[in-house]
Amino acid sequence: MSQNNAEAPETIDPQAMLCFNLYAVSHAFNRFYQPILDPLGITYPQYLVLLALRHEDKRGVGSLGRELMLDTNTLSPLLKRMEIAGLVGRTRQADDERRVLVHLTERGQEIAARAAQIPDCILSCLDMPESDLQQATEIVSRLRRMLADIDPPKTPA
Amino acid sequence: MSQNNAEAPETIDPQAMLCFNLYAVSHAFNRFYQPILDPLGITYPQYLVLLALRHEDKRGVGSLGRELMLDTNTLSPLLKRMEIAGLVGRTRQADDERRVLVHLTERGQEIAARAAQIPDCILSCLDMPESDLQQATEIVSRLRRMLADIDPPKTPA
DNA sequence: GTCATTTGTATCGTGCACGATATAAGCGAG
DNA sequence: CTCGCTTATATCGTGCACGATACAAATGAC
Repeated sequence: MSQNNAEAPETIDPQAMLCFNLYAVSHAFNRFYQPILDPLGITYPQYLVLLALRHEDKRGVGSLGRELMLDTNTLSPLLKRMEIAGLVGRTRQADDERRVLVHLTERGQEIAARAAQIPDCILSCLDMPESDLQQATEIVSRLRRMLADIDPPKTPA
Repeated sequence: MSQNNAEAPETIDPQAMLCFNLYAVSHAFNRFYQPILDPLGITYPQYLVLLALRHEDKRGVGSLGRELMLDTNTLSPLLKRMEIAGLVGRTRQADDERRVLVHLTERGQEIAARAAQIPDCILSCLDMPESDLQQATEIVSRLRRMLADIDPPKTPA
C-alpha cells in the first residue's frame, strides 16, 4: 500500500520542469498584457472572451467554455461582470430555455476590435525571432490538444 | 491621440495565439497534477514551493519569489497556509530582522520527497515523445527568461 | 546620532479557476 | 403523462495572482 518502491529522487529545480515553465510564462504573459488591457478596462480572461465572441458571436456559455477550456463556474461570474460593464448581453434561447446566448454589444464590438490589434503589438515587442515564436505556438498548441484529450492519472505519488 | 491609424483586424481565433495556448496549457497541467497532489494535501503552487525548498532549503521569501516569479503578496499567505499545515517553518533572520527564512519541516521533507517523484510520473502519462517534450521545455524556458528580462509595453492599443 | 530612503515582508481588495452543489429545462422509457 | 436522467447554467467556498498600501528593519547622507 505504500510508495517506498520508488527511488528517493535527487534534488529538482523547478526551472527545469516543463509544467513550471508553462506556469511562469503564462503569468508573465498576463502581466505583459495588463498595461495594454488596462486602458480598455478589461482583464486578460475577458480579453479572450471578446476575441472568441468576435470570432463567433451569439454563442452559448458552454461553447465559449469549450473553446477557452473554462467551465461555467468560471465563465458565469465573468460574463456577468462583462454584462455590467456593458460589453456583452445575455439572452435565453427561445427554443431551449436552458441555454444562454452571449453576444457583443456595440461597445463590446468596439473594444473587441481594438483588442484584436493587440497580438501583433505584443509579438513585435518580444525579443525572439518570429520563426521561434511560431514554433513555440505550434508545440504548445499540440500540448493543449493533447491535454484536452487525455484524462488525468489517478495514481497517488 | 486616437487609435484609428491601425487596420481593422480580421477575426482572430484565440486557439491560434501563443499566449492563449500557454494560458490554457498551464491550467490544463494544473488540473492534470491535482489528482496526484490531492492525496498529499497540497496545491500546485505549494508543490512548487516544496520542490524549490528541497532544491535549496532555508531561504528568504524574496529568494523563493525570484525563483518562482511570484511576489510576496502571493507567497506570504501561501507560506502561512503551509506553516499551518506543518509543511514549513518560518524564522526571522538574526542579523537582519526584516528577512524571514523558510525551511522544510520533517513532515515537509517527507511530502517534498514524494512530490519529487511526480514529474517523471507525469511525463510518462503524456502522449508525446520525450524529444518533443524536451524541445517544448527548452523553448518555453527561453520565453520565461526573455519575459523576465523585458518590461511590459506602455502603449495603449 | 538623526532622519530620509531603501529593502523585506505582510495585509487588503478584486478577479480569476475550480470542486462541490443547486436548479431548472429538455428528454426518454414505461 | 410521469418519473428519472441528462444537459446548461448559476452559486458558493477556497486558494491563488497581483496592484495598492502599510510598516518595520536596515542603510546612508549629513
